[in-house]
Amino acid sequence: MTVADITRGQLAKRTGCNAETIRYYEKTGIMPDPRRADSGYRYYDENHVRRLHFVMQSRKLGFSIEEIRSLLDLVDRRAVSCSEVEKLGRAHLHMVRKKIKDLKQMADVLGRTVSACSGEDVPECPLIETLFGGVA
Amino acid sequence: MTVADITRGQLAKRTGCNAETIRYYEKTGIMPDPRRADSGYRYYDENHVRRLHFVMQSRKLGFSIEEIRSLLDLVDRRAVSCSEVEKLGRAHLHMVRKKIKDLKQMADVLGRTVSACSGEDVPECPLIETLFGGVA
DNA sequence: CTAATCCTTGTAGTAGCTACAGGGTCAAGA
DNA sequence: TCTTGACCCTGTAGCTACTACAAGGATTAG
Repeated sequence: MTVADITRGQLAKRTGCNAETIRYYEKTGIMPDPRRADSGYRYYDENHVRRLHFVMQSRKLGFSIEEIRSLLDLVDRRAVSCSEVEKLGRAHLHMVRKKIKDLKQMADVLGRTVSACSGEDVPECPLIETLFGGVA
Repeated sequence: MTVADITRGQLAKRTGCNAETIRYYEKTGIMPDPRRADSGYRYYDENHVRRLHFVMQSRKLGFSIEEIRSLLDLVDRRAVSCSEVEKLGRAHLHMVRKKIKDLKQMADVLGRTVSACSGEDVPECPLIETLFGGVA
């Protein structure tokens, strides 16, 4: 164990990532197999820290594990071409925007319907009617 | 089997719901156990059709199975109080709006970063930098 | 030396489906 | 009547992205 090496728990603390999640990322292949002590303990270095940051940032931006794999593949092949990365990024952005659109439509219908509710303790309810009636 | 009774496949066709999903809804309890033929075949009537519509509409509006269970519970107890339903609806609307907000922030960062991409076949890429650097 | 705290592994649970496999049933046509 | 094909039954496994546990070994502080 070099001076700079840290255990899984320490990596977790340093990055804010759940320790179990690190193991999960290893299993999926987006985090490389770390060096092991004789005891079996995982030891991580600065490269792992940077890579985990990359993964976490990507997840924050909503990239799936598979998308992250693709991005990292470009990085790892040292063949990062900005245009290729841009393509992946735009594809993802597209999906996110679609999701926003869908949710907005949901919120619209829901908002309109809930607004029609009387707020009273009566059994006629526009939301229930909508859900039964299929008016959307 | 009454004249009006239909099989699971027919219910699926009539509602547009996947046939396996109907079985799943039954397992979770939001669709009631249907009458069975001696053969074991499920037989559904108009009540089931209406209820499945309700469930499907609710799902379309993003309600979770648990939320649907709560809504249906009010309906089933014949104690639909518009104010109670409104409360559930507003709580759900709140979550949906939060989701939209989060996704918008994602899309913003992503959009800005991707826009900075050169679209050229070069190895310097703002998106990759962002993902490594943690600038958000 | 011991106790506490870490680490290891494998496995199971979460939501909401979806898709099989291996059988039984049913209706129509030859 | 027999057969064929389309349905239906059950249970179970897969999907995503984790998270949490149990049972045991390693390490470290006092």
